[in-house]
Amino acid sequence: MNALFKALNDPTRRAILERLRAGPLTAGTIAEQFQFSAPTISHHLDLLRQADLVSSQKQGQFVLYTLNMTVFDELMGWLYQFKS
Amino acid sequence: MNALFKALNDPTRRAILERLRAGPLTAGTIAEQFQFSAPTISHHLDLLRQADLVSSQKQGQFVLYTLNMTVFDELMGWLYQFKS
DNA sequence: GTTTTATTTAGACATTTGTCTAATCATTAA
DNA sequence: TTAATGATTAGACAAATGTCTAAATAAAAC
Repeated sequence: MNALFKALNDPTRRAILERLRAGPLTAGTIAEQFQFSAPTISHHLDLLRQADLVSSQKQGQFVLYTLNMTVFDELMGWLYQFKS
Repeated sequence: MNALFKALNDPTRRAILERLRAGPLTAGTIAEQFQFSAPTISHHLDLLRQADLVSSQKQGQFVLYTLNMTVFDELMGWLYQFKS
């Protein structure tokens, strides 16, 4: 839960998640879409992975990042307790 | 949106929100339930107010904090885009 | 009217965070 | 096998964050 809120507490990381809605992307493709350096984006992706918001698979020299929807359910559940 | 995620990115602040589910509480009553100083809790309450997660009304020398549910809807909406 | 009680404000300080450049690792291409 | 490409790791650094104590503000009680 801590890692989840931490990961979401950054506009760049939230933007990355939104980009991944359309489907998996490589680290490089993601980095292209922002004005930050590749290492910076790599670090953001790492935090998203720690929160289990994304998963990564190595494909040759590329690394493909995929959105993991199940964590959103967890968050929805936490939010839901406030709706009653 | 930024203020919202920022406010949620702290276990103490999330715990405060959960305490407020049962109903409004004064700053002092909230502070009693944590091992932090009153000024620290006051600061957390300030961040929650900035995120519009709580509202505050002065009642004599007390300040009553109330959970504001509407912001949770906003968050739910943001999350929902990932569910399709 | 002075003192106590509830809360916030101010300022200090250590830790965490987001960013960068330089260096490393791993895979593909010449 | 050497060079190029994609990505991460390491380390540095400024800015933001969470905490504290001391001081200020405001209302209540004596």
